[in-house]
Amino acid sequence: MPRKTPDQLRDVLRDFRRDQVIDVARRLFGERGSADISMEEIATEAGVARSTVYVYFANRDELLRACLERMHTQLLDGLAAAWEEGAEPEDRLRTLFEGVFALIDDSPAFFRLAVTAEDAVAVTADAVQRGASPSTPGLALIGLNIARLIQDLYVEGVAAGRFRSLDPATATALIGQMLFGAMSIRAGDPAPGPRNEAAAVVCDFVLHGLAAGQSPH
Amino acid sequence: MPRKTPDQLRDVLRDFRRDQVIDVARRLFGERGSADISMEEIATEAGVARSTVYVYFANRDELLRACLERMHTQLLDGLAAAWEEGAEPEDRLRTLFEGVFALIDDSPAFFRLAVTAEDAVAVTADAVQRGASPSTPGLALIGLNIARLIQDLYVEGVAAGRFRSLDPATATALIGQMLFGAMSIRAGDPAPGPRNEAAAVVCDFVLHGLAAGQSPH
DNA sequence: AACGAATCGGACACCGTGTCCGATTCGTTG
DNA sequence: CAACGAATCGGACACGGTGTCCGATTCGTT
Repeated sequence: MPRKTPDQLRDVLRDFRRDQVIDVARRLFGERGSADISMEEIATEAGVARSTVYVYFANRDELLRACLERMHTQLLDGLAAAWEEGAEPEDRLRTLFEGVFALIDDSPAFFRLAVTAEDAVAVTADAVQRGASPSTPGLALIGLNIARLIQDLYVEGVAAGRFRSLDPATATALIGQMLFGAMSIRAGDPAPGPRNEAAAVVCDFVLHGLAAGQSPH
Repeated sequence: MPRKTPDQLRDVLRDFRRDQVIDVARRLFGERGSADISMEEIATEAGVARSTVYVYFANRDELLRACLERMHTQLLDGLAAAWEEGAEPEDRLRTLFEGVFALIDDSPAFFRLAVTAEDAVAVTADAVQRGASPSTPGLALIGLNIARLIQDLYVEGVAAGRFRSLDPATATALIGQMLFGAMSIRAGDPAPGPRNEAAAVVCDFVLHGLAAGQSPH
């Protein structure tokens, strides 16, 4: 957040307007596709002139990017809030799923849009391995940060003898894939079931897959 | 396939050109986003006038739809070819993963695009339950047909005592989500690992999750 | 009250879409 | 071979969205 403390009312207003544009854009992008929304519509809905939008964001793409970044921080904040309480790896996994599902439920269509944006889908464990340069422009961080959470959670579970021992990178990738798949399907589901329940089902399945004990050959 | 046998050379040519346009479009859509490709570029690349493209496809959207349908049939054909040999549920699951991965590797970026198209992501088991009307316009069928394969495979595995017994709809959804997640991540991976290996890893994980035997509470 | 930053709003050129139609190619048919 | 007709070409058109620019105006600041 490279932003000085806005002690001037002017700066506060500036930030407020910018945030408002992002909020409106996120909503509209989520309701219909990105292609069906004109800058004009966003501006009008946000109570701002079209030319003003271009003061804050150079492109339509940059506006979209800003929306995705907001989604990202929103997710991580929500996750961090509920993270500490359950130290058990199982509970943390459930927290992760529930947090992500909450985000999806908030604006389902927008998630689908986020997927299309390049590098958004880097939940690969390799990505974690080859050191996610924070300089990576923008969105890969979404996947990367979550991948870190998953990996920490997994190695902890293994250390506690609760999970079977796999290559951490592989395990992270598998959990990440399951998470991503569950997100995608839920985002596309016109009538998704209750959030806790859905999260619990997926979570249990993953835990089964990770459970210590010998496989049936 | 409501198409009469093309006994006239004229019809053959017509189909040939149409196919060529679809192939080119699929490639270009896959290389860059759909938004970055103009009809002009597709037409030129296919050796056809832009106005001619509009003879075959009313919209850009309809062209995209045709591309997705081709992807669909290509997948199902490839799957059907390797389906019979392994009667074991485990082998069929592996076949499924490998077939899908093959499709991804063929044109990775295009898959990401396919996800954005509405109703493409209906791998929900509920969808299978509430009877997939074949009249469903277009793309939901991708998910639905695969969901059917998965569900058949699963109930068979349960009957053979190889899988633990879950609600078939739930199990189908879980496997579908895993499949979808693995596809997505692989589609976004700039350097995906060897196909068999990747399929095997994911497949094993799913089998662990399905394995008969009591869970660790 | 005067200054200046931010906003407005309307103009502009540019590009892609989808439509249309006359000219032309090319397989077909007598 | 010649004439027909379907398909293609290619260039025109209107329309709408993008991104830029700039003078006029609002509004917080000093």
